[in-house]
Amino acid sequence: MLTQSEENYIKEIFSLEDDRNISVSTNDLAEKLNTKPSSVTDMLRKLSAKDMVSYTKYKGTNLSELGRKKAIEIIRKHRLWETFLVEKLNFSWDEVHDIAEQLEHIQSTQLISKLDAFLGHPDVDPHGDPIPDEHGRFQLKKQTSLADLSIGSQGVLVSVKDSSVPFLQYLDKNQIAIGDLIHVIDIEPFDRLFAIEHKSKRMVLSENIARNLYLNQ
Amino acid sequence: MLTQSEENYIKEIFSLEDDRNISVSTNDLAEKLNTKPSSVTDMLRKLSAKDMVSYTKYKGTNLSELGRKKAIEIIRKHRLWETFLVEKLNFSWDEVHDIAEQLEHIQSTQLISKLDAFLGHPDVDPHGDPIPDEHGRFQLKKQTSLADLSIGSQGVLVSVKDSSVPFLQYLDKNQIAIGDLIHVIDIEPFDRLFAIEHKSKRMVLSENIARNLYLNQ
DNA sequence: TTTAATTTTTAGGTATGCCTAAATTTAATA
DNA sequence: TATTAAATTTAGGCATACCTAAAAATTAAA
Ligand SMILES: [Mn+2]
Ligand SMILES: [Mn+2]
Ligand SMILES: [Mn+2]
Ligand SMILES: [Mn+2]
Repeated sequence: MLTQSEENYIKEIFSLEDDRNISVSTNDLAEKLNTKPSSVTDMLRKLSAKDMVSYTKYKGTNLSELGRKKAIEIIRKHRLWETFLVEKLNFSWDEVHDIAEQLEHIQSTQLISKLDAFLGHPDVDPHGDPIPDEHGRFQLKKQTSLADLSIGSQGVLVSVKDSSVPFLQYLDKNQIAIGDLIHVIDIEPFDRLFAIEHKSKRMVLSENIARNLYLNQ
Repeated sequence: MLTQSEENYIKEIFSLEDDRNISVSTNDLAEKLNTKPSSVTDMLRKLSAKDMVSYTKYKGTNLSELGRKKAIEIIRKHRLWETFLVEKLNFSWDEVHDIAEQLEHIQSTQLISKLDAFLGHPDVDPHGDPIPDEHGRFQLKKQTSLADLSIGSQGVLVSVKDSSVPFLQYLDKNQIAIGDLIHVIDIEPFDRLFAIEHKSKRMVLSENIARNLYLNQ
């Protein structure tokens, strides 16, 4: 059995591994988890003792097979709860993360399987992220960041990388939603501003915004 | 802000106060919370410092106005979640208590108000217990225990006192459910066995069982 | 390759929420 | 009322999960 804190660490290690496929550093973990490097060191020892991670002093950490399995379970719970909050309780997509952050730690496999059924076995959450099934399987997203597209290409917005409140509210304000078709009209080479067409309207996005939008071409 | 443990103490003090309207003893709390009297003493000091209870050494404890308000909030959450689990996720009434015991600690007033609306503002939970509204108001149950009825009287089962798994499964096995009409046919004075008629069938209940059934006459 | 900067760990400390064993207070009994 | 029993508190410890400050290891720069 893992504590809430251990679960948060494992989830974060998983997400940091996903980005760059090397071992995860103490400082990066501390940064993401809003804690201090010395606290991370403490926790990595504990997780290592529980065989959830491999850890060598000064060399960073990686999830074990067991740890990866646990991480995916927690992510499944998080995304199912987010889906519940948006689909059933009418929350907006920028309000659900913090609540799901708590709900993901509720212990009951029966609860999750019944929630999954109640929601009709969804395969993506409100942010377009895939929801692992009960065996931990989920489709790898063969998605391209808008920032990597070239002029003239187009795609459907399938997920967002950043799920922070300000970013999601920016999208809402500009009426950009998952499922929308987006055309890349022009990319200014100098400042990397993206001119797009969306719902028959033109607008300009910074590269930072474009980087956080994933399209399925 | 209260910790999960503090919330559990407050809820239990509320429930013990409800039964006998005197102050709640350290040992009774320890018993109910599956902990040791010395741990209770520690916690009562902390709750007293937070103005959630009044506490005098060796004299027991009582909730403050603030504590009572908090207790009712937690009970509201617990019962709304139990209702959700039974009504929406198809759990049976004997499976929901332990899960609600966790869910009641999720912090988000918006979540509870939206859950309440989603459930259609229910006023009783699956065990017939009243659900406080957002202002903490709930109807006092003017219910009589079956054990206090006399021969010839009848009533509708509106709630159960004991919500333990074995008791609820006993009721299921004997097809006794909330909403059922029950007639008291006979009470054996010597061993206090209750002969009842229920769904046109006669059956015999021990006084212990009868004590845990509340009827609305 | 020596020095400097950065990263990471260690040492020592705090608050929470438990525990056991011993002391103290209160209640019950003789 | 004196004695005994029961309830409660105190003392001292333990595990978790943090923290700051200092030391050690690694990496980058000169
Ligand atoms: Mn979390
Ligand atoms: Mn999400
Ligand atoms: Mn609880
Ligand atoms: Mn209930």
